[in-house]
Amino acid sequence: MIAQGDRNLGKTTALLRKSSVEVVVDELRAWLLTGRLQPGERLTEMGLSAELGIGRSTVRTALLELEKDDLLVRSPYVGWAVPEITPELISEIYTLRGALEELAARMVAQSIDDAKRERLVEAFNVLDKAQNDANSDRPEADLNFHRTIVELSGHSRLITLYAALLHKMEWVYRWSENQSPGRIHLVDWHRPILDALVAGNAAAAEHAIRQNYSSALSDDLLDLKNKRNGP
Amino acid sequence: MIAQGDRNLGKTTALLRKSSVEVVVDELRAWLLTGRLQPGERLTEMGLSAELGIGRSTVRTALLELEKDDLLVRSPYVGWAVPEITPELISEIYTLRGALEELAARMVAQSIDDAKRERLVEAFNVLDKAQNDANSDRPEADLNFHRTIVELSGHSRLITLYAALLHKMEWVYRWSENQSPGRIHLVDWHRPILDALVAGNAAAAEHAIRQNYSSALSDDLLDLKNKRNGP
DNA sequence: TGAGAATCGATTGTTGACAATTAACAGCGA
DNA sequence: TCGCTGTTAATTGTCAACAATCGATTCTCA
Repeated sequence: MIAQGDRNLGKTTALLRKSSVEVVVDELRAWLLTGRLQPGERLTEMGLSAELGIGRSTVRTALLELEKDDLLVRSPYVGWAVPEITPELISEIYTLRGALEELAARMVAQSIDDAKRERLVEAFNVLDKAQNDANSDRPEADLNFHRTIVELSGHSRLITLYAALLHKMEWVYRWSENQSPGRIHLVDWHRPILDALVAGNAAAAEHAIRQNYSSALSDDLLDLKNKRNGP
Repeated sequence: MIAQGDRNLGKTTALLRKSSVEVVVDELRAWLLTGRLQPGERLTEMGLSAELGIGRSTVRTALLELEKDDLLVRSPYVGWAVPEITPELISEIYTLRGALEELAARMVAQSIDDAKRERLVEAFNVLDKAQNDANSDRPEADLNFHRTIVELSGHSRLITLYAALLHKMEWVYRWSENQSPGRIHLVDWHRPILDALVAGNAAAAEHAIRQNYSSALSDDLLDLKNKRNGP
């Protein structure tokens, strides 16, 4: 159960306070990311309401929000379920992500300045370090690098849209990482992106992004296939 | 007020029946598209509930859905409002739309066949005819051509995402059209897209799409600027 | 025995009431 | 007069009860 006090910690400003709906959304997202909810698992509004100690309408609103991000699927009058992870899903997420990142990269390259260069290099260094550190959170470092590019674009709608997609991406990412922890995403894949952005070369940045997600996609698909045919 | 019977027309299958929330969503969208709701206008859940004769919670759910598409904005504990139309908004919508359409065009070009060629040509002909007919619904014809490309991609998530963006696009489009009805979007802009797609040339299709929305964007921005400085 | 209809439990869809929060306003004091 | 404070009306946030619907199970009848 979620303690009521959890959402009343920051009383100073309205921005810090979370609504009950947000609390539930975050909680369920965490359940998905940590694997507490598995693909195919069923959920009921009543059950969650009782388990979380929060009104069913509030839970319902949270579920509707997660549905928008494709993190849950709804069957009217039947219930909710965690979606399955399929090759089609992975393909679609990667291509969509790629299209959005290409746009972001173009915009960043065209508006590059020292402040943006600094943030990009910083994010890249985190990624570089995470690559050689077994204890690090590699998914987080990877996703953070890409998120940085999108945020530096300054395109508010793109940022919002990408954030929603990122939730789904992270879920798939961590699920894959659990299935085969040793999998390696080369840092080398990211260096051309950084170089092109820092140089302000929009076309090169776009090309590097496409190269990056194409490789990652085929890598992930191959991995998923092996896992299915294997043990 | 919305008659209760409105949502019970199609009883044959569950797919045809609309929930009350969907009815309200469609109704409010229509209000936006027809200009019954103007940019900057305020809305209250209570008021809409009374006006539509539908429970406030249902209205609220509908408003939350429209908020997801950026068709309405919410201020917690204060109310709802129709967003303003700004140059930044138009820029963002066009670039986002462009990024999604580029992806769609690539996929269509790579998977082109006779059935798809036929649907593309058909959509183009409607557009062509609408261009020379003053009584036609030009926004619809234009948007339909682009929507056709996206749907032919077969990318389910892309289609969903684009549909949401399309609502916002159509709203801006029709608003602009009302502001300056004589504005012309040349059919010639669309022909290179059709040609490249039919030929299965992904790179050319991508280029044509970008050309198209870049031109349309600068055209719209110039138009908006003139209207503001004008009368 | 088997196919179709009727029933039933479970779950979501919808609603109105109550609680929490906000913004505006009036009143007060310096 | 200006700025602060408490009050208040209005609005959303949250909740639990009732209605509608679905899927499975049972019952009926040929």
